Amino acid sequence: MTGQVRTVDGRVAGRRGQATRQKLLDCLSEMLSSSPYRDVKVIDVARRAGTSPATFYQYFPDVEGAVLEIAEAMAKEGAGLTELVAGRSWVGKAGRQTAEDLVEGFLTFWRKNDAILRVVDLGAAEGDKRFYKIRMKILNSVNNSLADAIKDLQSRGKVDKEINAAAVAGSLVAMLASVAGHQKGFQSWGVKQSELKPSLTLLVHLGVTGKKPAK
Amino acid sequence: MTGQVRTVDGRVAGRRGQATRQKLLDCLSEMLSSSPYRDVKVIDVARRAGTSPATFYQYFPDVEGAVLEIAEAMAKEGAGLTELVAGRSWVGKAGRQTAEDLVEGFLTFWRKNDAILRVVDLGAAEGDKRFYKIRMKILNSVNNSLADAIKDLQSRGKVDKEINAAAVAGSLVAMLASVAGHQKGFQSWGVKQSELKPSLTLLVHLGVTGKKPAK
DNA sequence: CGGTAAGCTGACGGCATGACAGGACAAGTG
DNA sequence: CACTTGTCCTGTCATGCCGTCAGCTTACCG
Repeated sequence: MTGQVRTVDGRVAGRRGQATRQKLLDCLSEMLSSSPYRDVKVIDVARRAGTSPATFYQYFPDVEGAVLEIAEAMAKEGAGLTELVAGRSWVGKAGRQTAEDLVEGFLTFWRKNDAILRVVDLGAAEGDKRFYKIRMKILNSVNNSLADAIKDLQSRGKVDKEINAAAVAGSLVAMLASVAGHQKGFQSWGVKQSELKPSLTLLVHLGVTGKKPAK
Repeated sequence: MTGQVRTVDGRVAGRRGQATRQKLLDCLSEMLSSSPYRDVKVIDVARRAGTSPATFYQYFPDVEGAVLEIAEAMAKEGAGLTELVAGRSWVGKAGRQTAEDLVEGFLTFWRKNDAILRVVDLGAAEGDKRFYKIRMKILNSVNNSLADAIKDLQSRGKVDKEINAAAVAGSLVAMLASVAGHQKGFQSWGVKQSELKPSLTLLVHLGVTGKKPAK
């Protein structure tokens, strides 16, 4: 329980304050979508929100702090990605469908939140634990479910026991995240969106089960 | 041939000038390793290089411009990654070795250049074509070779023809790049470095050939 | 209506940016 | 050795953003 929203100087934010705060977050979000992270300035965010820089600093310690806030909200939503994998079958036609749904859901989520996810990715890669934790929170939901699926298949003798479930699951999730983040990039390789999904589906299915998906 | 190195105002740089320029690039590199990209300031780079900000601006239009320079140099080196795949066998024991070498070489390269690669990745994800091109230059060398290998296997009937070679190769390369960039991150999932490589090797081999690698 | 706390902003010192002109320096020339 | 030439570096300056504070306005409550 975080309890109440507070300003930097300790006051509790009322209805109006929370609205302003939210507006700043929204404007920052838009800003991140339209200009490089490095060039996002407090003054621009404030201007766009129709307020002053001083107001921004009343609610957030700095740009990074506000970004963390946005990311946290997104992570909460992203935890729902678990359902794409948890409790689903990896056998036969159903297995193919599971892989397909996972890829589809993942790409959609990533595209929807690409701007903020870019920044989270950078922060995590730079070693910032706070960003790191958020990235984990999102990927973990899928990663753990995938690892469980692999372990389950292992216990039933359908997959080599010497395989490290967590490592394979993590690599697959990293693949999904990376491809999702550079979706546009694939076009330069002459790969269209529509061709990307089947390939990812194939790789995910192969990675989890060791076998090609059923038609 | 770019010909001569030039300053921002058009003069050709002599020996001393090039040394200063290089020193600035080196210091910027160190800076990127030790502090977040967003916080790297021209004045800090200049101070570290024992010179003044004005000197920096004589050789580079801004921080981004200098970063591009460093990235370009790295890309040249990275083009050598082709040799990890080109002309190598994907059959039997040799195939396993190919996958292993590819993973090893890739991870090593990435770790060596992680700071600059982070920035390139961000720039590319943000849609900056210049960064994009550099990222391509590095990944292309591996990607094309991988795609060729898959096509070759397809033509010999060893892999399904309906698979899109470029898409699969691209996804595998993206996976390698992403895992390499978040190597530390896997530790939080309880995955050690030593366990990561076999898993990646497995996935790469599976992706290319559709079969598990031979022991 | 007066008190209190929330909400906002103008203004300010500090620092980074980016441009310029001019000084320092090395190398070649007579 | 003085002089010239072209490279190289820096002092300085206008501009603009950062981050903070005091103080003003607004909303709520008894």
